[in-house]
Amino acid sequence: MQKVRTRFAPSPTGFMHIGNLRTCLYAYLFARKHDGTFVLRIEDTDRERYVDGAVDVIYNTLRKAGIEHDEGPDKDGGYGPYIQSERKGMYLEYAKQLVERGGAYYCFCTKERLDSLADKDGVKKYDKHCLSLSKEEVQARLDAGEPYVIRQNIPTEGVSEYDDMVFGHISVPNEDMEDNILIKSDGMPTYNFANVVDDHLMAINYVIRGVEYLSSTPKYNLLYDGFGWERPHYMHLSPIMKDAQRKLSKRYGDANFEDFIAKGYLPEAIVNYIALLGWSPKGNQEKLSMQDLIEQFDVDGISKSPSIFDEQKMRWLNGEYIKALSVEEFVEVARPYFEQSEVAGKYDYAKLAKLLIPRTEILSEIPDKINFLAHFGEYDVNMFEHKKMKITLPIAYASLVECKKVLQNVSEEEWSDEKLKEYVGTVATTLSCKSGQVFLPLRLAITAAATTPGGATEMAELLGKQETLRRLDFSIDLLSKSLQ
RNA sequence: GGCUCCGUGGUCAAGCGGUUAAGACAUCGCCCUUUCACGGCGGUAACACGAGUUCGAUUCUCGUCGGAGUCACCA
Repeated sequence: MQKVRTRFAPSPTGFMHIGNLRTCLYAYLFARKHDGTFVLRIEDTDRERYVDGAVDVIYNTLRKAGIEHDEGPDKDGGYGPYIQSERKGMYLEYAKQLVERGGAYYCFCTKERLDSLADKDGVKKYDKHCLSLSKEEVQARLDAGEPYVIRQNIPTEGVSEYDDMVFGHISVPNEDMEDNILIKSDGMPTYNFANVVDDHLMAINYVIRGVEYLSSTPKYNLLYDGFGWERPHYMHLSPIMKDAQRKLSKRYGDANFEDFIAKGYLPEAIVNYIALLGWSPKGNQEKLSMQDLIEQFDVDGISKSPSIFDEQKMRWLNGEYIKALSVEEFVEVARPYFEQSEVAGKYDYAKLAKLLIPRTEILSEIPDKINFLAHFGEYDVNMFEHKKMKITLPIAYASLVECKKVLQNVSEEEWSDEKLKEYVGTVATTLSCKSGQVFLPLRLAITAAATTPGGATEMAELLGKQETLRRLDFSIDLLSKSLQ
């Protein structure tokens, strides 16, 4: 088997759409899996769509996603240039060569004539009108400076077929294909043409791209044949959908890699999730690192039908990645979110991290989970009542008073979740009640929040001795007033 | 509309002629428990439909229906 060469050829539009990223990922995985070469080529022929700085977006995304290209504009592998606009001089020559070989021809038809070809449904198909022009006439009109395009000459009969690696045998009647324009009147190539020439010149032998090209691939093959070039293998990928009808697209928002990063997703989780959208590994393991993906990636597992993007599942996966983080790593990635919360700088981030790691699915929910720490004051004492735990206001009051006695005597050094658990535990013994009847009121007393990311002693550790006692005093006071 | 392709639970999906039709997310219930989570256990839920082929079809063929893509001097 010849050495595998795949490529990712994005247009610099300023965004890295999730669907494109997945295509890129598969091309990368396939190359890596077979010890091949993964090439990055920038397709910027459409100058109207060009966006400044967009190429950097592509580099940044690949880097964050952990996808490393072997060749590209910034990594010459001898097949450059890797930016299509820098290659524009070469296409016309190739097109002329194809004309010589009979695979293409000059066309001088006006827009008006072309428009007149529309049938009742408004569908136009070029009628090969200029194919019948004699060589002399063509030359004469060229010499006269008449505007022209170069069209592909597609056979009118027979079928074109090929075998797609995921869709299997594809066969398209030649009469259904049009003599598309290869070189535009401005001398620039269309995508159809540039793509084929570039892929061949870059020795790409595995073309991996979206299904939208599935039915036009026979045309590209005809081009390869016309030049006498070897056809590449093809792997077409079904789209990622927003729902059953609509493709996931940036027009509906939030479908870009950067958007998900901004929402607090980890790049590894995004990559892992999209790898699973449209491909499934042999085993049942779903949390897969890039290395796992490379080892397990297999064309067999690629599905033919479109898949709907399920953010809920990606959230879950992201949570799995977060749970695997160490406290240090978590603090690192969560820092921006700590900083924008209301308790920024007031608490030990490592302590917060310990509590947040098993409770966070996406980083952006962090502020909401810890902001309650900043709000302590008057609250509804009925919160203390708990049926299942058989807690009434007097019981809660008694527990809190006893807690205070104990906690006052705990030294700063011993003020940790673990130690506090022991001390508070003794309160239940002293009062001969259930431990919940002590811990629950205590947690409420020092947080004033119905739900908190952690239990009473974890909250106490977080708050520190001084603040814990201050809040406890406040609550005991509040409770005693309501009991009178 | 022509052409190409697709069709397993709500979602991602395994399955390659014989299965109690995996697994995951979501959902529901139980357990654990000082709240919330985490974790553990269990439940609900699918082969679009109709004909063939076959001893036997989710699996093969055809048709119907549903969906997607494509029919540009865009990529």
